[in-house]
Amino acid sequence: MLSNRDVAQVLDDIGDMLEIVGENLFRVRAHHRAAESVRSATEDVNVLAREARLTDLPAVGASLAERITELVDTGQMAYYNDLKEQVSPRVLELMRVPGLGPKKAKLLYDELGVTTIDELLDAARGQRIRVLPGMSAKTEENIISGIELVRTGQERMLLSEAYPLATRLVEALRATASVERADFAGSLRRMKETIGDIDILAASVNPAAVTSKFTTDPSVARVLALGDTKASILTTTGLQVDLRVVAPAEYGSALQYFTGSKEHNIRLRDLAKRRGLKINEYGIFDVETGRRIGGETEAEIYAAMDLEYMAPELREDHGEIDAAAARTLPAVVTLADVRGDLQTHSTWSDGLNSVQEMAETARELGYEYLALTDHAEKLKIAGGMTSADITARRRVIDEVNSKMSGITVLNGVELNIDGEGDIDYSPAILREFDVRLGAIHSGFGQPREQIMRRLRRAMENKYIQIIAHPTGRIIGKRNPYDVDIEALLDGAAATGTALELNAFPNRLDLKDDNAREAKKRGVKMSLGTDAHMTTHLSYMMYGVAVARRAWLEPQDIVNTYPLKKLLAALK
DNA sequence: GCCGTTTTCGGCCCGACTGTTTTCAGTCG
Repeated sequence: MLSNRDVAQVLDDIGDMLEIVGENLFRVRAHHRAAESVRSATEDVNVLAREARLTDLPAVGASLAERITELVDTGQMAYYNDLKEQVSPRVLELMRVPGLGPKKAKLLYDELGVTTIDELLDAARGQRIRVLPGMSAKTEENIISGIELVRTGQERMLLSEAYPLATRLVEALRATASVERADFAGSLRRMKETIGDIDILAASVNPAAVTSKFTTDPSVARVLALGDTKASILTTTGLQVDLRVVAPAEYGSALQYFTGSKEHNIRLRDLAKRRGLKINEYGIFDVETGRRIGGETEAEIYAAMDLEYMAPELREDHGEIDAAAARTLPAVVTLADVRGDLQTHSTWSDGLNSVQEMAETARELGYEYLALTDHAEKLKIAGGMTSADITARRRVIDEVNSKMSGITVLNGVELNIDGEGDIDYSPAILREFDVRLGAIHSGFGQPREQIMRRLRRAMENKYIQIIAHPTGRIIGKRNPYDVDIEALLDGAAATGTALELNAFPNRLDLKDDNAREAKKRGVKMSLGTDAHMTTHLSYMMYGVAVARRAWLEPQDIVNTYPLKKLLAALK
């Protein structure tokens, strides 16, 4: 069965192939927009096709609905197959090299028979490209360095890898005399779970001084480009960072533009146009008079459009512009709203720090409480607690609580949901805990029915208050087990079980769109870092980012509540 | 190919850079 992702990939491929054969560019774009719509849809494309509701998806009209239905029904799409007769999928591969678009990729394929990136590299090194029309020795150089870039920066990096580096680079710029303002922009500012490259924006009246300072930062391995207003570097850790320097008066419009998302900006400009306004990276203008209305700050842009200011995390064209116009944007949660961490581990299972050390760090972070949710007995690999361990740890927790003020350590546990959906311990032991998580740690390859039976039984279990990392995915390493998200969310709503937003950077599970769907059903969520050492406690910001992208407000998240209210809210 | 408070036809975000262009095509974000 095809997933939304698979269908989206086919649509993207069709878009690329149409571009290669020289089709109308708006038709090309329509396919890419539909691909994104399918990819980010919360409903299963198979269900939508069966119920003839595909056209409910934005950017999917009658024509694409019919072709998508054919694809999910038969696994084939005649239109796609015909295109593949005309355009080799190999050409699409070549287009992944920066600098190679549809025209050049096709030319290389047609004239030189280049079908892989390896062959492309050989052709460039063998100086066989320069003889083609519009190509030169310079083109060959660009292709070679483009391939290098594709290979080094192939994988998108985790938000947690990009964020600290970008923060440091921005702070270095802000400390530079000629810099008036500096921020990172792009997907990093929107706090997406993975980042392609890092975009930084600065305001200065002396831009050349800024770019030259930037390219001499100690973290620079290679300068990819250096001009008066733009520079690109490759860091020693292999990340690409682009800097753009603008005039102070244009800073807000540039920041808005470079923060994106592309889809958000398209929607915004479309709306501007219909109101007789024009937005570009230099400001917002009245089309008729040409008068500049604003652009020094982002707030000016949105205000001139009569829109509420939108946090960067919301700018995905997922309804935020309509909500901003209607003044119904959510007051999204902030890190400061979080009063405690609800998934952490200590030396009593597989953590690296003691109860005392974890409590001290939690207090430094300004928390009111910290749930120590060490693994339960059955998870032997993680040093799960025996009943004797539980008693002993309880004494330690009581002692820490009695001598430390300003923080309450909660006696928690991460129970293991076994292959049948059962959990550890007798009711007598279970009742002792203040906070009880349930999680799947095995059987990731089981069929959907079995996974869902386990999850359903766990949610129906009166002792399990929170399902931890509900889909089990590890970004870049492991796909989620076969969860029926709709059924999971419905089950959580029906049983009053909270779902975790696991903040560990390679988990981020639930992910943003699922969490947003959960909120719509009234499901409460719980932020936990899954910290296995004190330094992990600071990962909370990444979980908050997911919550913000999911439009969650403090009342949707149980650990924004004061302690008493938290304990009352948990099942 | 999609879509509608200008429109069911005729638009569709918009600007910059690169390279080889003698006035512009291709690519990118």
